[in-house]
Amino acid sequence: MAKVTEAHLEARRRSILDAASRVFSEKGVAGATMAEIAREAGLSAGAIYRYFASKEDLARGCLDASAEAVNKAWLHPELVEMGFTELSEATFAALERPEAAMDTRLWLEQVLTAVREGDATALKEFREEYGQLIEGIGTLLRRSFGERLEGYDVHALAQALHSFYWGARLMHLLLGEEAAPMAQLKALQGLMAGAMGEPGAR
Amino acid sequence: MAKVTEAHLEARRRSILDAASRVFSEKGVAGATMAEIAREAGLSAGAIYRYFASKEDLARGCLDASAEAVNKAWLHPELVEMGFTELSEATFAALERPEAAMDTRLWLEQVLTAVREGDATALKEFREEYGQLIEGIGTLLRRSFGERLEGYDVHALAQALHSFYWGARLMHLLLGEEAAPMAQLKALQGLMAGAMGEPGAR
Amino acid sequence: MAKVTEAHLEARRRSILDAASRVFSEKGVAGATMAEIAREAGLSAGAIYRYFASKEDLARGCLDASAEAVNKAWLHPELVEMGFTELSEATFAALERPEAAMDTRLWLEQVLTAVREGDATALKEFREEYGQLIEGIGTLLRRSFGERLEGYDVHALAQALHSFYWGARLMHLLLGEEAAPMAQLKALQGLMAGAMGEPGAR
Amino acid sequence: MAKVTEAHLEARRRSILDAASRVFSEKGVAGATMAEIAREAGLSAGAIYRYFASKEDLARGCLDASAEAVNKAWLHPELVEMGFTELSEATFAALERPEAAMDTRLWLEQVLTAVREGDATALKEFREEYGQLIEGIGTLLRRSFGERLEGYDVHALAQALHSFYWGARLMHLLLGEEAAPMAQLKALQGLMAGAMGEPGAR
DNA sequence: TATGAATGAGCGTTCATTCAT
DNA sequence: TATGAATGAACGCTCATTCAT
Repeated sequence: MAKVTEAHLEARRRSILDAASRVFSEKGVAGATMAEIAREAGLSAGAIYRYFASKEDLARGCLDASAEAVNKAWLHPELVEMGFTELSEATFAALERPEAAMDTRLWLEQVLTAVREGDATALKEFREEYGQLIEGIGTLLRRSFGERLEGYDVHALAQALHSFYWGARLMHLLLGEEAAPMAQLKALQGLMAGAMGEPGAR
Repeated sequence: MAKVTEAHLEARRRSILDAASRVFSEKGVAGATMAEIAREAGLSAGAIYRYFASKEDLARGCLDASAEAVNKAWLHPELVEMGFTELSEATFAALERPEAAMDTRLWLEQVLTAVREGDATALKEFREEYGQLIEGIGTLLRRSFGERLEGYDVHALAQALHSFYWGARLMHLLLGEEAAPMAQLKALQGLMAGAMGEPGAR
Repeated sequence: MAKVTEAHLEARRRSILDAASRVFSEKGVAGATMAEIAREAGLSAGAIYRYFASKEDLARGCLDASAEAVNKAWLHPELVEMGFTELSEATFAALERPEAAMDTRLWLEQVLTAVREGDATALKEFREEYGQLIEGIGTLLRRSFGERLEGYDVHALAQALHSFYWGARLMHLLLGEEAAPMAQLKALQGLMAGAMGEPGAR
Repeated sequence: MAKVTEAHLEARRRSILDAASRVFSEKGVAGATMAEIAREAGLSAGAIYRYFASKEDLARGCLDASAEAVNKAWLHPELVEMGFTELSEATFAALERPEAAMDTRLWLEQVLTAVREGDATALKEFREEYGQLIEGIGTLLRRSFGERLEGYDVHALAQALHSFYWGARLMHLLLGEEAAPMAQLKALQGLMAGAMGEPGAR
């Protein structure tokens, strides 16, 4: 089976990551077995080790791979033509996707593991992304609300909105549609509109 | 061998649950070993099985036992002399307690397990408590803001605030003081004040 | 099965060591499996780990345990009432014991492993014992041959005799009785007698 | 794809054996992996199987290949112009070669494997070579010492000297220069000289 | 012929659970 | 009732071997 193209290899790698994400999110990293991941990926157990050095490495790979497109927009608001309200809605709309729950689970799983093990690297990475994210949210808030933010602590507000987002994801995971994340968002938008007036044109 | 009193037995049970909560929150349910829990509880490994049928059973027991005092106030606002703002602050202040992070971890751990295993009983229980909680938050909002809530979807707002709370707990767990939950709360309170004016006297 | 006496535990430990020595010498350390050692010891695989932390630890334990009685005499000739010739013969006679081949195998196995892995601790230990052994042999030579050793390099002679001993063990292992270690010893004694005259009274 | 010459194939075979000898002696047969041997030989793992049926077969091949040049002289003393003393010294001098330790390791490794597995063919072969070797040593002893050997058991003496040689190799492997094989040889030569007088002219 | 991806049996090790004491 | 030695089923991982290319 020699001389498989680079693309083939990369595709295999991805299919293993997909399978692993599925299984990790279903069973948890600790609860998942390499055998099951292999089965899910349509491979033998040993084959995975050509692509990932260990279960831990595979789990790390899943985390890296799960960076979602929407996240990107918040991290780099300058690349995006949307205002805060629009992007919020796009973000919450994405929670309705069927993979969203899986991603949430997987992310929680990973993040809990990092905390548990005091994985300094992972935590630092997370901290840095968090900082950028909060900054991105602040930028979008200012873009949309401008001077009406006067008197508000924009950084803390951005943090609060971010917390709200993850809380909503969590509740959506636990409660399903009952959590109604979009309705929650609308309620919060109502609050912001009441406090600052409708966001002006972007 | 004298008959051991019922109270004694119950105390043992509790001390095992405490030990297990500690270890589960530190290592995760899957990562914890019965031997470690036993050590933490000052017992032998075998002894635990007189009180809990299995590790799984013990984990379930921990979930039931983790209801926190502050929660009670939100569930039963009629028993409490506080307004929304005060109770929010008390609730967020409680996050500074050193055990808070442990409780957050444990709760996430448990709740993820329940989702994973599709544990219908646990999820139903959670759903019911959630409903009451949202109702309690709504009650407190109305108590504090009265008719100024006119035009707002109080239920969705209560859900959003609840999401925000759990999101803040999660970020506090991951980021420590950098998450500054109290500052986040203040930012949100500012928003609410802007939208509805200062909450009137309770 | 609680509260087993210390003596019981020690006996188990010994029986595991015996089983392991048997299997290691038969299959080599690398070729032996913990399962087989357990079976040989009449235990389950897991049980061994109460007594030894790992296969490697067990192997080390076997080496330590295999210090033979005869060796002691050479290390501490002052405790022994024998002359060189007598002790040599006792030592070579011990090679006829059925366990001798096993001990030889095990020792070679261990010593090769130490060299392979550059195990500095083990090698240092070996080096030290070697030094003492050579000194012991020298002492015995002087005791038996006295001034007739004049003109000989006693240290090198002791080393040569020691090499001869291990070479004879090795050949005995490979060839069985054909190696005739005792005949070899007699030949060498003949040489020494020829060179220095009969060893005087001790 | 042109037909590859027989010589080419044979050269490949040899280069694999060389690589395997290196790796086996470094890691032990059990500890070595086919992948490592292949890498060392500059081939892929699969390719080796065109030349050797299995790892075991490869190991056997190494044993056969390890006959050393010096050995030849002892096996066929009639082809050689040296006396016992000279050849002894040449043989011991060869131990200083850097590959000597490797050869010793490999030989021990192989020989232990043969004993372990009761490999009758290998042991018979060894036994036969041993017989010839002892005879060769005897021939050289007689050539050098002639009638001064009167009264000595030449066969046993040859065996003893052979044992001494392998013991010295073993100690040299374990102790490095501290073992001083040449000094040991001199000591033994001194003994022989003392017992029989200087070996006469060859 | 050579490659190297894939297989799959088997290893060392862990740990929830049992049960003789 | 408590102990902790023992069990034994998994698990993560390795590697000799195969075979499509």
